[in-house]
Amino acid sequence: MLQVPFIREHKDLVIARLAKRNIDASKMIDDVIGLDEDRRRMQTELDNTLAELNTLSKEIGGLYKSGEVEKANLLKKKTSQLKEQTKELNESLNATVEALSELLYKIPNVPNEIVPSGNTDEDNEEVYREGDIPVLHEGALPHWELAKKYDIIDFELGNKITGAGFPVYKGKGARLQRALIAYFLDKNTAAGYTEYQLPHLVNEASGFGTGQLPDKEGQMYHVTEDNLYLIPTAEVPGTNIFRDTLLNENDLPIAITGYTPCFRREAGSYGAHVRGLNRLHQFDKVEILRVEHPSQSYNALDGMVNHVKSILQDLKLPYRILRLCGGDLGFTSALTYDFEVFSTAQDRWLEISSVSNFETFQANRLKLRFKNNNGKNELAHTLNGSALALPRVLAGILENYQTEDGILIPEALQSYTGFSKIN
RNA sequence: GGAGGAAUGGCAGAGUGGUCGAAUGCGGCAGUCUUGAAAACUGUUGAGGGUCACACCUCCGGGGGUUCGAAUCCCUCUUCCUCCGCCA
Repeated sequence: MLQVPFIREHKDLVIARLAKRNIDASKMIDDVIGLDEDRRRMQTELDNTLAELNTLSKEIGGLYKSGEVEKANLLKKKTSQLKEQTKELNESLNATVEALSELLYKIPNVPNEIVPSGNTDEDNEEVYREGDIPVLHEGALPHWELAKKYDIIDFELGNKITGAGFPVYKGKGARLQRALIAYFLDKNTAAGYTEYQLPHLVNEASGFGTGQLPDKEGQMYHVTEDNLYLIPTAEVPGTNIFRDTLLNENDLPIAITGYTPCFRREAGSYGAHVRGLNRLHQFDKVEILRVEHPSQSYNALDGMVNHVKSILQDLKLPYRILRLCGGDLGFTSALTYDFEVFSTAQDRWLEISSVSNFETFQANRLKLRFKNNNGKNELAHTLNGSALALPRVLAGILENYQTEDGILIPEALQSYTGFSKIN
């Protein structure tokens, strides 16, 4: 959620930057400013009425004490009028506040200056590429075929137990998953991230805090009996650690990492691009998350990008980094870098990490602030990224490391898997 | 799941209808003293809205109600504690 004072003071900039997302926000911005003016006017009016009421109440108290009951009763009549007024004012104030909030929830974050304009993923800007794309042997297979051939992932079994998009990992496949999780967590903690184990279900307030609710409600599994939601990413419980929090400036930066399964309904997805591990309803992910001083958040973003790079270098997977264009940028993000691994057998790039700076957009909704060294409360910046999302990394490993007599395990993982080949 | 108790400022803890935004202690900050520190003493110390700054308004777990007036009374929800039951 954008900050109203910021909108008021940088109206033109906000509109110009939002245009990168191909939205004309001028009307919404004018409405925000107008509603905010209304809000403040009503608030002042209400405050004055309440002040009058408070004074009268004190007077009445005094009159009762000195036994002047008649005078007191006279004043009481006056208060009932004022009370009626406050009731009305309160109602219109609430209506205005609600209208303002609803509008604010609809406005996405202001893209950073360097975000390219554009509509779709075709307009994303490739900023880096590394790693050789292997030349595969004759008869190389896509990962879902490999999974079957070596009996390490059973998609049909998942269909039976739950439904499409809930694969069962078996034997070395399961062990490789566990190895990846352990390796990612070790790598992240070595880089200064504190490991957390977080709840996999969250309440309404948390879903709201990170912006999944009310808009993307249909993307989460909802446990109606208890009104809880299965997390679509560790970002939700992870970021909500800091909901309604006032930190000290020297608490910053905060860096945490956590492994969680992620559950996504993915309503509306279909076709070849959802085959195999490409798109699942349940998958595993290790997330990194930072709370930063506003002056440091872009350095931190670069740091996160470098960290994810080093993981992919360790795994020796061919990858590229994209700077997302305005049209592809997530609602809450100001700047996002996507990492994609090349899936050789499918001949396409698969997104395996998304690293974003949300600036104050999440913090504002969460009320995540810190007391700066001047004693003023300031919104912190939040950032997060995947390090990494498992299924597509697994797909990348299976496909890129396949040989005629088995799938090799990247060296960096061998101490975690306990084997060096799947065959 | 059943029975009972509780929720107040960073923490502890008073406060059961009116000068209570809230005593007191601890902690934090500033000062005096000291070469420096500790101790002692003095002062200061919640958040949000609003204002150039004041004024002013709101907030004593959340929501609603009674009253001229609520931290204090009523309803409701949530959380925590104790006991019983169940249980990885």
